[in-house]
Amino acid sequence: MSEESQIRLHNSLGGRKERFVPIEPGKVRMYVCGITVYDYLHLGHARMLVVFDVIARHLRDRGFDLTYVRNITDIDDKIIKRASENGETIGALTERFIEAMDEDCAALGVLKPDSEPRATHYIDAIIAMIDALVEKGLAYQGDNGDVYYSVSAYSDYGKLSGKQQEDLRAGARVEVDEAKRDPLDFVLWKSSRAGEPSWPSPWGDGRPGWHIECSAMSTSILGEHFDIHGGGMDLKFPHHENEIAQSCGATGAAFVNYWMHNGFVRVDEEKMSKSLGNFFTVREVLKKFAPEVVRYFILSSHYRSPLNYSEDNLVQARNALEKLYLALRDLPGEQSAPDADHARRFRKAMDDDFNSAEAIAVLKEIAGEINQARADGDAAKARRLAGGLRRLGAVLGLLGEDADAFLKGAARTSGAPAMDDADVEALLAERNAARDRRDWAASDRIRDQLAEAGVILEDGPGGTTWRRG
RNA sequence: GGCUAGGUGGCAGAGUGGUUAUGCAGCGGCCUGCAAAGCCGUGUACGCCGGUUCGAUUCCGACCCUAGCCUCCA
Repeated sequence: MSEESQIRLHNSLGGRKERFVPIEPGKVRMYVCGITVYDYLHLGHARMLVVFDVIARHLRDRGFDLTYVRNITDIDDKIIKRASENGETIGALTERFIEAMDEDCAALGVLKPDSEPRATHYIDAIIAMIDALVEKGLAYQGDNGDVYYSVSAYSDYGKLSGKQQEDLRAGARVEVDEAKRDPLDFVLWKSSRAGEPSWPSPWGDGRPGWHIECSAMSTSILGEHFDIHGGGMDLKFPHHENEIAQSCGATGAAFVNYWMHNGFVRVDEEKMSKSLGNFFTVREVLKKFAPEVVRYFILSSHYRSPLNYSEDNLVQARNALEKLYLALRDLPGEQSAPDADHARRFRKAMDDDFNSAEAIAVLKEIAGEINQARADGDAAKARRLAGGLRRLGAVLGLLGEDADAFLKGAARTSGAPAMDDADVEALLAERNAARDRRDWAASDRIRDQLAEAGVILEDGPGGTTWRRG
């Protein structure tokens, strides 16, 4: 089916939804701008990682042979600055935070991309690309030794962000860099300064600028022309605009067919960012909420919409996810084929620009049908629906946990529970004894005691079950 | 100022030219020793003003408001 792709996606280049047509039938090559590793991931990073993870999962679910590349920027001004502040080497700093990133990704269920190139491993490709640009008269070396891209020499500049060069010049902030011929020009190669890492180049020792890294890594791995390029909305300009100028300028080929940008995480109607200081690290949030709750929260809104972070919203996400697991409780954990109608609706939602919010609505409806089947005493139907729910959930990277374990809290937070399982079980036995002798006062006292420890009891026909709430 | 996204019921968040998103919270009922969970029922929503239309929340135009980008940022 992949040749006759039903997938439509919003292309930032052109600003509208388009039917997705791969360059090579059945194959998709996707590059996403990853993390600059000098600190822990915050929720904004988590959103980008989860969103493109789901896009990758759905493309594969739809039968595409996907090559997913997500880079790591391991050399830049901030890294150099942070390493020197910390008194550690750049290598030690970046290794440390790559490891932390991998841990956070694993917690959030973000699968490894097929390739995670690091900028420092692609210096030759970077130099070759800059060289090509200089050859074509699209780049020049300034008096300070830095090499710049000559924006005015590239007429298509601004087509992604919808900006005109004149407008950009009018809006440009004061440029302190005297070596530039034009305030819009951006650096490709920075000449080395004392104490900074450097590599030899035709323009002297130095290091790459940020924008050229992505152009070099993406074209080195995926070729000059590939299908999808993604990243956060804030990268659209200037980073991705510059990538287009570099790649198209250097190769003369078409570069990327579809540009995709995820929306921001906001706090109190403001972008979550380091400079505003209003960011929450993934680690902080995982102390209070299970990783799957965070993932659910991210996927509960469309990837291009703003996502408002608040503890209340996380609680809502937790309640909603809990409801799905409540429907799955006591049913086998295996995936199986979903009902045709469910599969069709889920697929339709995801095919329509990866509408995970609507896809989740289908999951909720299946959960309702499971509960209904259970109420009707149709255990076979409940099992069948549960398998389908698990299967569809997996496309979003959700519902992979054991339901009982999730509800009892083992999968819910990283912190230790107020009361351990053995104590809960002991009190439960005590309460059951009280209930057997119809001592409701004692029974309710124990229930209150457990409730204070965050344990919720449910008396069913087959005995009492418990979970943490 | 230029450019880009948005404005949906108490909250979160989809979608649609005329008929129920979904979840949470609320209310009533069933169930329960009482609860919880589950089930059933229940909600006057679509920024403002014009226009097109038999009919617009959905299409078109103006306006207001919010966020983002124009400097490193997912």
